[in-house]
Amino acid sequence: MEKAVLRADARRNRARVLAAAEEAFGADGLAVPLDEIARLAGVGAGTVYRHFPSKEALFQAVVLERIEQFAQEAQALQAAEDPGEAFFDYFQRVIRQASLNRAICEALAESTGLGFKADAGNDFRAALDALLERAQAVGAVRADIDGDDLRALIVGCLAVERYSPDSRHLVRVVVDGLRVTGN
Amino acid sequence: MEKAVLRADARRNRARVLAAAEEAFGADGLAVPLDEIARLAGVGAGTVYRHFPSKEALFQAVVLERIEQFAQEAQALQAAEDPGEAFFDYFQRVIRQASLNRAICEALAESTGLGFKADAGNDFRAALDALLERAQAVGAVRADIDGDDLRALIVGCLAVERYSPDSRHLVRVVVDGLRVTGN
DNA sequence: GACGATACGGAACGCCCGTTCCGGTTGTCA
DNA sequence: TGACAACCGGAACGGGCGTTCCGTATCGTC
Repeated sequence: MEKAVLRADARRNRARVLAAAEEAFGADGLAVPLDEIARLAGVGAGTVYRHFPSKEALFQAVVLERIEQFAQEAQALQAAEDPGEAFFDYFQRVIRQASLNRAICEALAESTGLGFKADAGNDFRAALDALLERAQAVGAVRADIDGDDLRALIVGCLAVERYSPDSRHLVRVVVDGLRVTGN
Repeated sequence: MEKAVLRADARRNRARVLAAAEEAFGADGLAVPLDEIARLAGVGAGTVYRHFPSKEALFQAVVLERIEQFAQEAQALQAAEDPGEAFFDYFQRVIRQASLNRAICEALAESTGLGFKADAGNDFRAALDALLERAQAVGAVRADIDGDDLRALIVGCLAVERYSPDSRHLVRVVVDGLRVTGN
């Protein structure tokens, strides 16, 4: 399926397209026209399609990278000595990072979005679940939520950030809500 | 500007368009094509434009009604004996109502959306601010947020509900977060 | 340096959708 | 009931955008 080795110019153009897409999608999300990405990359629209079967595929290629990063960061925290601290650090970090990148926001907001990016999406989900469970086990996080709930809350926090940027203290409201264990 | 009295068929068609728009926008938001609304109303596209200058204007006409309701409900609660209870009841009711109506969700999510619907938008905002301040005055709600923060949280809760419906307990997380007053 | 395969650019296609236009119809009022 | 204004339906217009196509240019190899 995959061409083993690309011609030099093809490899260069592919990289340019990816870089342009990363910037454009990151700033404006899927709404940015493909022609604009081609223009930013200094390339024709046809060239983009030589490397990616569709705009959607290009978008996912861009997002995939970051999701993998998220998954790795979460895995690195599994062994932390304080599960509560690890969980909340990660929770806030993900929101902060994602809120800087519209493409990530949109990818996370689609419940199906992370579904079929099988590898990275599953890794991310699994690592998040593990962090949550460990934090719940030591009583640092309320017990009445699960991984899906948590992802919903992340999406919600991203919506909050987009509605009123620079409001990190609003995420604290959610964090405090997650800490509540009584009742 | 406004025609004082419409012809009978015109009045009837206007009502049909509004009803169709309310249903269609409520279900799918601004994304629904105007032609579809016309079809649902049993009317030609031209007729819609006779009554509303643009699709956007029609959308706002639909939303306006509900926002006014919200404002009235909030005003009715100003005199409640328990400001904390009044606040949280209202907060959750707005989210529950809005989450059933995509049009309202989208209108609230646009920071500018409520801006120029001057009357109703301002009323709603003012009433919400008053409820919040009263609840904060008696220590029922943390003091480090203002009205804009609260609206951002509402938008966030709506995003949560859309991501994973039937999850009213997630709003509780936010509610509990708002209750936190220590530190 | 020449040849074949590979890749490129951007014009062209098809579709969707908001908006406008106009010939025909219907309500209103004398 | 007749005539005029108001109103209607839906075809047509225009712009945006994802995708495809193809003549041309470039790369890699002998």
